[in-house]
Amino acid sequence: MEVNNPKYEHQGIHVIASIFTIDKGKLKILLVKRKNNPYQGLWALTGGALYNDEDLEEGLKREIYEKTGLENIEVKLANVFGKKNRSPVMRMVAVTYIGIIDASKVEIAKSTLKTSNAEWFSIDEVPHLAYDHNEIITDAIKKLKEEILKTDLLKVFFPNGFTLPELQKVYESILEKKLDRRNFRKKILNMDMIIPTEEEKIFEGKKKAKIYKFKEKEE
Amino acid sequence: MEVNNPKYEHQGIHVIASIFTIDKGKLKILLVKRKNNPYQGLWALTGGALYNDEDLEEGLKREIYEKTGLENIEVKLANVFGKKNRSPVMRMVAVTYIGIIDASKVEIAKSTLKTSNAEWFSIDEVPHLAYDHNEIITDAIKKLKEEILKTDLLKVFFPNGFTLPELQKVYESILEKKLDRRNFRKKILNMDMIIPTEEEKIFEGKKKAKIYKFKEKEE
DNA sequence: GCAAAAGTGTTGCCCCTACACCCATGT
DNA sequence: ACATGGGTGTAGGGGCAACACTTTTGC
Repeated sequence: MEVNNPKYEHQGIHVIASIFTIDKGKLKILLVKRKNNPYQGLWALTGGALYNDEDLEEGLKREIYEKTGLENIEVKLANVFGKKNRSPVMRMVAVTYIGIIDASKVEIAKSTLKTSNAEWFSIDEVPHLAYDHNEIITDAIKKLKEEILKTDLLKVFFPNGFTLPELQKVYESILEKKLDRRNFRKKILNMDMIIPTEEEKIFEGKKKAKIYKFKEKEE
Repeated sequence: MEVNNPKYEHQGIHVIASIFTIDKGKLKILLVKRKNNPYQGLWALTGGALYNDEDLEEGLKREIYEKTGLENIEVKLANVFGKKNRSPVMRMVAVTYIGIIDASKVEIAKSTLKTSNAEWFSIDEVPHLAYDHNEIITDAIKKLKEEILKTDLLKVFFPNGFTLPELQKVYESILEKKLDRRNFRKKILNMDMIIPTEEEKIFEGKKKAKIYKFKEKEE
């Protein structure tokens, strides 16, 4: 393999995260406004060019940190986007990830070296974005909906436990549909992902509800 | 983005295919022997560096053609491998695919510009390979097993129709386990993927079996 | 007539969906 | 007492796994 072969010189890898949260029952996604070219002034997903000395997730986490100040975000691989003209600067292949955080527990840097703003956008109000990021988000939302039905992604919202009605609200926000209370309980309890505690609390109603916790993951 | 930034200069994308076949009831994978460095003389999966003017699958198909002479192979995205040291030459991220063909219907080029040999290896006799290709194969086999249960990947074996016992043998070879005849028929017929014809033929036994065809895919 | 393969049905289990009533509490 | 939300059970459908006998035909 020849390092300077013009056929594959000037290629790079984008690592890109679709970071979601729930805000007042709405699924939102974190976007940053680009300070530099290409696509200066446009909103975009967090992410950027992978460095040579980083593994993929490592580079992604650095990019997330650099563009938002966020740390310790768990992400899951989503997809690959590699159309030959997806970047105007050079040939870039994007490896995309999804993540979800509790926006109320973190501070997002509004301005960084490379960004002039950062906002949570409702997923039905996403503007025209840099690169192919609109397409990446559409795919990421689909992945997110699948993922929450299989994994404990949503535990980030409940470090101190949760009631089932509380958890159900989050599921409903992401899936964008109402779920049957009885069926939801059965499904979740069957997933072997959460365990009841002895405590109870009041969520929205007047009646106490049992508090559950996500199981610690064993390796 | 600066094209010559040393932090992400000299990166590239590998497009890599795990191409399978079934030979005498055994799942086999196509490997080629590398003529050049790195990993000169080692066996490897088909694939190579993506060019700037190609989409991912396009580059993959060129690579498959260059290294085996094979054309018109349908592939499905499998995964991404991006550990920072996975290539000794420069920073490469691999986008991997799976495909399956009927080896008895094609001619594999034993020697090309870049390869000195090409062979089908039983998946339990795969030698130590170039790069991280052993790991890629392990993942690809898992993906293949999932994929044949959801798609019509196996139609390549039966351009002229097939009997159910015949198809079942192929499934059993790939899944590496025996299937119940009755359950297999029900499952396959329920998938809405195949249709019966009026013809019958003898497969292994003495009794005629009905011939089915894969449905043409409508878009 | 027997060996070898093709064809066929039923049952139980699990998961999913749909759906209605009682309970506890704060006002 | 009533409004609000928490908690519960049942029945039907679909997919999956387990399991045995009859049919055809070549020898």
